[in-house]
Amino acid sequence: MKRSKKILFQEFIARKGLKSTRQRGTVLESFLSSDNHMSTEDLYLKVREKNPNIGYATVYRTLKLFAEAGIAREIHFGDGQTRYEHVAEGEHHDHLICTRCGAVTEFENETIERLQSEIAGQFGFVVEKHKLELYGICPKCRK
Amino acid sequence: MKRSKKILFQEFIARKGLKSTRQRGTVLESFLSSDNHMSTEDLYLKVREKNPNIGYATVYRTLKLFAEAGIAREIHFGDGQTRYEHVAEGEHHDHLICTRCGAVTEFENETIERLQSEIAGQFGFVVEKHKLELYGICPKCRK
DNA sequence: CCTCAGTTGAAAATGATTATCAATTTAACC
DNA sequence: GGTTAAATTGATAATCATTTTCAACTGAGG
Repeated sequence: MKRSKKILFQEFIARKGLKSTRQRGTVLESFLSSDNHMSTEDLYLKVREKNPNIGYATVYRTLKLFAEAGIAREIHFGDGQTRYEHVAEGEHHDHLICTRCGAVTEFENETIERLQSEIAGQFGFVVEKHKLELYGICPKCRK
Repeated sequence: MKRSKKILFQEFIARKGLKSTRQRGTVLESFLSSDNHMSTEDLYLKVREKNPNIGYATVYRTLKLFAEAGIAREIHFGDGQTRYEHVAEGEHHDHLICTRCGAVTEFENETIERLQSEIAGQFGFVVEKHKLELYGICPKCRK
């Protein structure tokens, strides 16, 4: 699975006529071995541990490539930071976000997905993607 | 109804020990008479038409007050701009966003709302608010 | 009126992200 | 292997939205 992401990225690189570089490899490894929903800054720090010479700009650029290649997805919560999450082919999930501690839980619900297409259809829309975020207090913080 | 928003804001101002100023009045009028989902910049331009002396910072500050007072709500679509929408007491709606022309349609669906609380409950969460955005192509753009 | 805390506008500061550009590296070809 | 053109990199400057700063101003109560 991790292997396949690497291969997917290689294929993307080849298809686009881009080049395979040491830096991109490092960023990819850091990304793949990291938690979901990492901010660009978090990733940058992780990358730095492996190679302190890699610059901020490279991390930004490379993460955008990952999104384009379909192995990562940009997400924006309320704060002014772009985060990236892992994309598991075909799978989609939504987020439960604790407003107290910031913990993010993922979930999936078939019924909601179906309702969404239905509603969109009523307006003549064809849904391409959606975003559903529930904000609240998580069990830990409620205690 | 527009009157009630003004009154709500007055009450908020009083409650917080803040002051009622000409500028705040101007911004409020511009906001109330404007379309939903205006960006701060749009509002700023509208405010300028009425009073070219009002600065950017004041518009920013005042819109935040509106959000605090509960008469406006911040929304963030993908672009890097904060927008504000009108809050009709007790009502909540979600967004259908055309990825081609940017048109925003609002909708409400009781079933989805209920499902959301249900799902959150399964994770032990208590939902405070949520955000649902469907991105797709609107009927006009599909023709 | 007077006073003072709250407000304002202009400009500087901030924080995240993007563009610039000279130096370097990759991939393909000879 | 050496050559070369195009892509990439890192440092830094630039940008964009938003916030802060601060001196001058103003509303509301005494």
